[in-house]
Amino acid sequence: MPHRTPLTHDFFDRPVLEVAPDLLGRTLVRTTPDGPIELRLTEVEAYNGSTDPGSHAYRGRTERNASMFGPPGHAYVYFIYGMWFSLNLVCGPVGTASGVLLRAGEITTGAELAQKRRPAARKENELAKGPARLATALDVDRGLNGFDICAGPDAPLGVLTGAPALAGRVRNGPRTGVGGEGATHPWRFWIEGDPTVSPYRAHAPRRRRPSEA
DNA sequence: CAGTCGATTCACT
DNA sequence: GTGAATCGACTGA
Repeated sequence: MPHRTPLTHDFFDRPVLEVAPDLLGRTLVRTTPDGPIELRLTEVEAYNGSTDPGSHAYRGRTERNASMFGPPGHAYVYFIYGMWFSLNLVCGPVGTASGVLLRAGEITTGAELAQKRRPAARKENELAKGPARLATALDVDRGLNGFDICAGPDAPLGVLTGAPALAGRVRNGPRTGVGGEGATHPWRFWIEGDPTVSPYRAHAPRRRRPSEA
């Protein structure tokens, strides 16, 4: 049982490449009206400031990425592919726009609630295997964008203190689905051998739909 | 202001 | 392994 104390803003007010691996093994707590869902983080990706070509913040502040430029210890939730949400935790001082994308984890509490939200999942290790799956399983959407995740253990969303994953089990490599210059940075971190970690996929540009006439 | 395509997932073959 | 689904922020005219 992890400590029932949330991580502090100071934890997140550090370089994102420090914070990202330090989050592995920690417990994300989502309190829903139906009950709590808890997840042990097994895979994350760092998005390193507004000079990172792979980051949504690369072309400066916009309405969508505004919370990335905000204070550390808050959520950045974005809508993608017309149907999914992804959850990031903002790092570093105000204005620096770094964040950790939460890509996968093991549901340790509330698997039944998560399964209801994830009818396509056939095994427990698939409930939160991928960033959109993780957000779906935890009932995270736009409403949590900008939310302070350091508020308290009973807040709608938070990350608890407790032992991080052993450094010897942490691996890192290129980020999934990131193309261009940002593709080479080895800023994806995961727990070696964990069955909830999602498979790596290289960036694949979408084929053009055949136009009519 | 229309066109493009994304930090993805799922059903099917 | 391949292609569809589905929306809206961002881009460049």
